[in-house]
Amino acid sequence: MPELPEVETVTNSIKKYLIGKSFSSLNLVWDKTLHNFTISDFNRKVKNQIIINVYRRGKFIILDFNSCILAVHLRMTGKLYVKTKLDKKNNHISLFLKFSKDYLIFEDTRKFGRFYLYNSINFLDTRLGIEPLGKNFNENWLIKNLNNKNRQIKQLLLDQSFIVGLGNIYTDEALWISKIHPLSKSDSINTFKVKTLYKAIKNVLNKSIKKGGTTIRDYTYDFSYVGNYALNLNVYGRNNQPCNRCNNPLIKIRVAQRGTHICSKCQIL
DNA sequence: CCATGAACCTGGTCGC
DNA sequence: TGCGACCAGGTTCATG
Repeated sequence: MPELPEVETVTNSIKKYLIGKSFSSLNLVWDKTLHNFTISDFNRKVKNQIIINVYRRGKFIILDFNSCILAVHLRMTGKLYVKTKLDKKNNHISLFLKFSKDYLIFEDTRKFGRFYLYNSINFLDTRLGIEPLGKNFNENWLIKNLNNKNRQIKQLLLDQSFIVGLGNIYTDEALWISKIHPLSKSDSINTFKVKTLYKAIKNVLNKSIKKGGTTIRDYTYDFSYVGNYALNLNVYGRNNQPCNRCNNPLIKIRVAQRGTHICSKCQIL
């Protein structure tokens, strides 16, 4: 599920509740949710520590305690939200944290989501690629770094150690906009198309953030809020429907083991 | 260096 | 209705 715009939306929605607060307890329901630490580590390092900042790095939500950070990855179905009461009937809550009189709840149907405890953001920074909405990401960066490699462009865009935040939806959308076939080798795409791709990536992400992200099925966050960028999708989930540019029916293929939506007329290999 | 397939999980949908 | 097959917004690890 969540890609950069959705993670950004979730981060902003919980930030206002958490800054300046501290957690008094962590209740663990699905043990594997804590990836690299235990409850006693939490009690020693995080409990009663003030949250000084909440921000997004790649697809991680970072809770910054100054002396350490908690990083949350929602993976496919994770939801992170603040609530005053616990819903006892909800079978999908993996863990919850108590702060003041409220709860920070992590709900995750497929149980892939994880919490990580690190001393600082450093560890993640060395493993994560460039932020597409950051200052260092520009046309020349993309031209140079696509030329450096001989990879399938879709697979490369999904690689979080190369560029962060893009997932299956926004990769398909950005490639359609720039008329690039997802199997194109990164070093064989002409400069004009790479420049278009650069703009498309930023555009698609920024527009989606403005709409609160993309909601598929009944995925929601921040209480009942639903992002409505889905209305703007040009290819994702639209196989057999006409291409918005040329009317040719869109098709679905398999690239890097992911369902991939393209217009076979606009996106030529 | 690069590509592929399996694994981690649950639930929804589609065809028979 | 029931059942099996397949699919899902992500990442990691092992294997050619």
